[in-house]
Amino acid sequence: MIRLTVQRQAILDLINRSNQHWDAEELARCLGQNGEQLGIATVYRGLAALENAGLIQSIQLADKKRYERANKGHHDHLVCTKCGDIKEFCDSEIEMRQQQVAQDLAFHMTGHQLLIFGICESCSKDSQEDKTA
Amino acid sequence: MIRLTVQRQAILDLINRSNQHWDAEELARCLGQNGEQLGIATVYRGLAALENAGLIQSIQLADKKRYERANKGHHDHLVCTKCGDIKEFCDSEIEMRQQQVAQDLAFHMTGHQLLIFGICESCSKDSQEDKTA
DNA sequence: ACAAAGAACGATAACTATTATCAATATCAA
DNA sequence: TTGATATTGATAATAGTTATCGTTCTTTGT
Ligand SMILES: [Mn+2]
Ligand SMILES: [Mn+2]
Ligand SMILES: [Zn+2]
Ligand SMILES: [Zn+2]
Repeated sequence: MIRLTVQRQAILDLINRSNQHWDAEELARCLGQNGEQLGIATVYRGLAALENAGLIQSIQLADKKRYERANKGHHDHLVCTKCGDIKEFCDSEIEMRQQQVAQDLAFHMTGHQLLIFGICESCSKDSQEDKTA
Repeated sequence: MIRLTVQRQAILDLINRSNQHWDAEELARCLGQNGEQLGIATVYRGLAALENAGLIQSIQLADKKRYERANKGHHDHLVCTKCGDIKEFCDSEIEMRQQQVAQDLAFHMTGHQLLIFGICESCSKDSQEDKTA
């Protein structure tokens, strides 16, 4: 049973009322600006506790973990390697295939993470302009 | 054009004649035991250069990057969260779906990484024994 | 209500993987 | 050969995260 302290509630509220993928620093900075300053260690611990309780979810990128609302349900991500923008998708066929693959290999799947890397639409347009100019 | 120095060749050879997913430390340690000691920075730089040249490939796990032979072609991974064991698979349906998803979202995909987490067969058996005993 | 006992907090030290720096070598090219 | 360029290795620095520890809540039993 997670204890929802004022600090954890502040983290949870901020994540729940936004639609971003936050890292710990961003969260701490934003809370600080809102007059709810909390120690960076508390942020890390709070995030871990909240995720454990299923109140938020995360994705592990190459350098850092990013957290988001859990009330969207499961989905996977497209990450723009140029601007860092993150888009979301969920493909039930992919999800099913994963189950099948795991089963075939006698592997008891508990989770997965699919990241698609590339260039987002807006960054693609930027590149074209560069060439034209 | 990558320059295949003796150091880089040593790294490449070791990776090519094995079937593991190596991290930088493991590689450096193993090379050292084979009388081919090289600085850890050289290992990191060599790995990056070799990957750039397409001679090896890597997967980014939560904590560290792991490298493996490139001559197996692309595939994805099942990672046992108990023993760390890594199994491989490639599902063409999943691969195609990813292309489709990216296209639908006007996203120019350049790569992807799919990790399936869970408990491998051998660890599953271990757990059963624990309960029986 | 009161006094442990147990959690959580915040400051900060510690840790891990990786990259940056820089002087010394090695390799390439004219 | 000689100067330009690239690579190496030792080590400092960096980034994200976890561990430590004394302090400050909460909870629980009386
Ligand atoms: Mn998301
Ligand atoms: Mn592999
Ligand atoms: Zn972009
Ligand atoms: Zn296992």
